[in-house]
Order: sequence, then C-alpha cells, then structure tokens
Amino acid sequence: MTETDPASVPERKRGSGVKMVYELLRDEILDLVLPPGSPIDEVQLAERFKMSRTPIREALVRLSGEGLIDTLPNRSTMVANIDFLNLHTFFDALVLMYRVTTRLAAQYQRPEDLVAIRAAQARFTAAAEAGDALAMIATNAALHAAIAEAGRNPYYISLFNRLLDEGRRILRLYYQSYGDRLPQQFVDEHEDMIAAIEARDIDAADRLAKAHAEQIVAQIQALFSRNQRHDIDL
Amino acid sequence: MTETDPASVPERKRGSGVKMVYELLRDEILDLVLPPGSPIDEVQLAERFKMSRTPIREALVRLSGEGLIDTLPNRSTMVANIDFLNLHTFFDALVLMYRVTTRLAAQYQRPEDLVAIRAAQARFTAAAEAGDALAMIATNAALHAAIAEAGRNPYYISLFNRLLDEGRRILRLYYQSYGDRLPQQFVDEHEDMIAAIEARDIDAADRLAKAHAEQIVAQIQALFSRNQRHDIDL
DNA sequence: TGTATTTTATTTGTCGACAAGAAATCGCCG
DNA sequence: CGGCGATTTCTTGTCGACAAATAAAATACA
Repeated sequence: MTETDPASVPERKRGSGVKMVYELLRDEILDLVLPPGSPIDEVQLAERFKMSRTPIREALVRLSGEGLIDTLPNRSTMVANIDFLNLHTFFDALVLMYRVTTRLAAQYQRPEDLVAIRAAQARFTAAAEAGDALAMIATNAALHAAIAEAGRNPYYISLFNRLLDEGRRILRLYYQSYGDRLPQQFVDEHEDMIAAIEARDIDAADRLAKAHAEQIVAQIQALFSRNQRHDIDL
Repeated sequence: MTETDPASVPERKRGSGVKMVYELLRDEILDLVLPPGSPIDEVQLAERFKMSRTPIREALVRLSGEGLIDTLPNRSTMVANIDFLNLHTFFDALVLMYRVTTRLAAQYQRPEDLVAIRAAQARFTAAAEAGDALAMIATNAALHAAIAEAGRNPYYISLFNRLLDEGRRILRLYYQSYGDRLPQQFVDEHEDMIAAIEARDIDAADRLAKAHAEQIVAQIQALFSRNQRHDIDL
C-alpha cells in the first residue's frame, strides 16, 4: 500500500532529502492518502526513497512538531487522528483566524499581496468550475493563506496554516462522502472578501470573513450530523 | 562559554536524551543564557552531554520547528533573533490570545483547573514578594498557560505557549535592564482575572484580560522607547 | 485447555564514521 | 604588495550498523 513513484530519485542534492520526504508525506497525510491512524514505517520509507533512516526520521520529527503524526515512544508512529469529539475547538479557532487574518489583510495589504491573492482566487475559481473537489480544497486553503500573508503577522499565519491543514483533512472527508457537490457560493464570497481587502474596509472584511467562516463551519457540521449513523472508522 | 553541569549524566535511559537536551536548551534560550544570535554547535553539545550528535540534532529540529533557533542549510545554526521591528505583531497576537484564553477559561473551567491556576498564582505571588524577577517571568507565563489549559482549546494553547515563550525572552530583557523593579499591580490584576474565571463571568474575564495584556504591552513599549538610545546588540 | 513465562522478532533510538558544502587559509602570480 | 584560485578546515548531512525496548510468538506448566 501507499505506492508512489519508486524510480524518481536517481540522485539528489545534499539537503533536499528531508524536505522532499517531509512535503510528500505531508501532502499524503492532508489528502488522506494516508488516513488517520495509518502506521508509518521508517524503514519502509527509507527503502521507498532510497535513503537512510536518518533524513526520514528528521522529516517525521518535523511532522510530529506540527501535530500531523503521533509518536509512541519506542513503539509505532502513525498519522494523527482527527479529534471529532472536539471539533468545536477547531471551528472556534478557525473562525477567529479567518476574521483576524482578513482584517489585518485589509489593513496592511500591498499591491503585490493583491496580485498573489487574485492569482489564488483564479486557481480556486478554475477548480470550482472544473468540479475538482480536491483542487478546490487545496486552492481554498492557499487563497486564505495568501490573505493571511498580506496581514503580515507571523504568529497568526503560523496558527492559521495549521488550521487550514487540518481543515484540508476534514474537507477531504466531506467531499469524499458527498460526491463533490460544490457550492458556487464560495466563489462569490471570496470575491466580496477580496474587494473589501482591496478597499481597505476593515469592518467589511471582518464581517465577510466571519460570515464566510461560519458558513463553512455550518456546512461541515451539517455533514457530520447527517453522517453520524455511519461508522467513522478511524 | 555556556558551561553547565558536565558531570551529571553517568547513565541515561533510552528516550530521555533528546528530551533532556531539548528542555535544557529551550530554557537556556528563553532565559537568555543563550542570547539571540548565539551559535549552536552540535559537536560541542554532543561532548557536553556525552552523547552522539543524532539526539542533539533531533532536539535542534524540534526547537527549529518552534522558531527558537534558525538553521542555515549546510552552515551554522543559531538562536533565533528577536524581531524588534515587528514587535507589534507579537503584541497584537499576545493581547488577542490573552483575551481568548481567559474567556474560554471562564466558560469551560472545572474545579481541578482552578486548583492548578491558584497554585500557579501562589507561585507568582511568592516570586513577586521575593523580588525574584526571573521567577516572576517564568511563573507569570505558567499562570497564563494554566488559564489557557482551562479553556481547553489546543490550538489556542499551542499558539499562546509560543507567545508566552517569546514573551519570556522579551521580559527577560526588560528586567535585565531595569533592575528588577516589580509591579505589585500584576498580582492584583491576576486575582481579579481568576475571580472572574471562577465566577464564569465571561465578559468580565475578557475585559480584565484585555486590560491586563494591554498594560503589559504598554510597559514593554515604554521600556523600548526609553531604551532606544542604547545599542541593542543582537 | 488456559495461563504464565521464556524466546523470538520487529521497530525504534543511538552511535561512530564518512562525505559534501561552504568559509577561511594559504600559495601563486601579477 | 595585492588580487585570485587552490587547498585546507570545519561543520553539517547522510549512512550503515548495533543495542535497547516492546510486542508477538512459542513454550512450559498447572
């Protein structure tokens, strides 16, 4: 299981091994290619990437620091579970960060930020029109990350990225279950938010971000309440 | 330089090495025993702790993930600098987290939380009465960490701890410069906050936390404006 | 046949050594 | 005497191997 390009690493530069493993493993976790609870075998990864266990372990330590994997001392290490029982803490933090980062973006945006934001929005719109749920999930996170960057608060950026990552896993589950039914609504809401940011209208940015976030949260909550009869085998 | 107990590690259990190095290095960084910009030499640490470079490196990767050290690829690694030019982002996030965590503590506190909070407050009061600035810094952070724990939002707890860590470094600088002049005011403000948490008065908790945070921020800002003539050689 | 104990097997944590990269040093030539 | 390239040095990144810790399997015993 978890097969991926076994013949794409003939030679590789000195510091690139860890980064490669880190990013690929991270993507696989966030896209649920490695679902929560999946065991992670160092030696297996070492063979797969044709490198020693040392850089693998460094990548795993990094991922562990971000809470994406859990490590049992002296025993197995596995993909971190999604804490469904405390999702409200996630939603709470997510809504707050949506608001704060969008506010700050409206306050501190520079022209180059808007270029990046619009580019991300274009990618999101394309994904939405193509009906590509996976791309929508990724580009939505990227868009909001770009907005957060414009706010220029590294502490918020860091926490928000972590929340967006976790959100990718949860949304992945969402679209996985409900056959990629995608709301055009998101595109419009994003447009309004970007317009408020560009106009430096802080209050409007805050209000729109709050509505946007709460709408997403409500959708996810509706999904989970409809799905509670299903076994969530994690 | 950086001499510390060279003869205290005769034998040690299997997984304890990294943890020990991590915690000790972390404390030394936060207490400015290792000031920002200090070079960190792996082999030197390895000799100092009588262990291989491997566990040292793992501890360093952890610290790097928390932003406490910066690593130049293939080149030196050193204690992360304090970004004085963007302190406002720190203050902004700090005030917000003070408020949010205190609010949530008032909302979700349980009896055992109050026990922990009161214990932390007692330690802080003792440090304040003893005029021990270093202990005040550490116990103040511990008190607010305990309050955050009562709020039970792991995302907030994580970010707040990071902010409190950075705050420890900044406050350390503060008291270093100003000869341990300590405000009794903090003790009283803490008492009021704890009372609001205990009474589950969310609005009061929020208001008090905001005032408390902004007061601390104002003090630090006053310090830096008075100190701008001094060279800050970091 | 069920349970406790020893043995095996698997996986992690640690080690010492080597090689690559980059700065500092040295030597060469103008 | 000064600039420039080669060499040396020093630190990091990677490797393969070994040892400890734990779970699973096998064995002994009641």
